[in-house]
Amino acid sequence: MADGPGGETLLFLTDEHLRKGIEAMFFAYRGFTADPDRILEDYGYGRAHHRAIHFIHRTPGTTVNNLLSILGVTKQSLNRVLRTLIEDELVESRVGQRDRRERHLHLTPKGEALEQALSDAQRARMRLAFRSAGPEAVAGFRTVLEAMMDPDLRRHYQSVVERGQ
Amino acid sequence: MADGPGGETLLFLTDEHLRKGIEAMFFAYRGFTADPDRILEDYGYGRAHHRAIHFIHRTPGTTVNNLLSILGVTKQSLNRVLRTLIEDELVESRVGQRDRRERHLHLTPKGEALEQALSDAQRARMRLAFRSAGPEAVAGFRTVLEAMMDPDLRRHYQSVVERGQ
DNA sequence: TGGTAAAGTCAACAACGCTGACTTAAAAAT
DNA sequence: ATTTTTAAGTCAGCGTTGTTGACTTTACCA
Repeated sequence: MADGPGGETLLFLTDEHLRKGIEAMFFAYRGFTADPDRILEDYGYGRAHHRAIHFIHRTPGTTVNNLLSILGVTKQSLNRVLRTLIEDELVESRVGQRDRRERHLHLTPKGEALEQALSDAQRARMRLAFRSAGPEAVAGFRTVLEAMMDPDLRRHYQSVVERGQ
Repeated sequence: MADGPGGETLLFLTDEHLRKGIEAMFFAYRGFTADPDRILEDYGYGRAHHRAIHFIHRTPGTTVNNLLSILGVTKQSLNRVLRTLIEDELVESRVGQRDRRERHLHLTPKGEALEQALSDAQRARMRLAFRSAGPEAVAGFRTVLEAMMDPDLRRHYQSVVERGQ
């Protein structure tokens, strides 16, 4: 029996368990993105559009630089996506009041509508999964995922948690 | 207090909780892939190569068709990746004994070495996360992820679980 | 023998990452 | 007041990885 240094049984840390965790992440993430992907297809958008829409909805008025640090992509990559969203009138870019170099991003009503559709689909699946797993499993799910994040990204995640409570 | 139809408290199913679950998946998946991505860069490979290597390691001798159904990509997309792996002598393709149309895929020693490096990195992060979260959280994590999978994909995942036990 | 199945290929395209170089406008620093 | 830095945006080009469509080769099977 494999016991850790503290004397507790650490069977859940065997390579076999860790591999299962890895595959669980792989297959679950596929399910996680499947429903929004289908909706985005109709609009000719991809996941990058979804992510931008999601985080603009989450933090309305966010600056481009802030969005860049959350998404972890280059300015050029985000710009390509942002440009189409602004052209299609899903996102509005407002000149900053305090600092006129900044652009503050907001979803238009049309943008909010798509966000709602995407989010509804994703939450529906999450709701089924949460319901069938139960509250304790959900708590564990969140605990493990938080521990898996890079510290820098965890900051962004934490800020949502705090805002939500 | 929001109570469900069964009378139980379903506070963990509020939209706010579901949104947190969604963001947790997003940020955690980034962490999940970060370490292997760094290794792959040195080889000029991408995530598609990693996935192929992973599942060939998992089920040695798998056929191309089987790998296609696990990965959920087109033949043309997988072929591009598989060709470079075979050229680079990380993967070996053997003509089937029973059915000579089939090709059975195996990792070469060189392929196993890269798989090990990638897997070590990914398991190291998973191990830290699992350890800090504890066995109950890990069980919950797995339960929720399984419930999030598409049924078709869950089959592939389950087969690993059974193999491992 | 004729149909089907597994694998592989060619071509073209799209989404979305990247680097590098550069502009414009505005704030900040000297 | 001038210089430097910062925020945003753009152009060009490239790589990975997904797609569709069409087609070939080989082998199994009825």
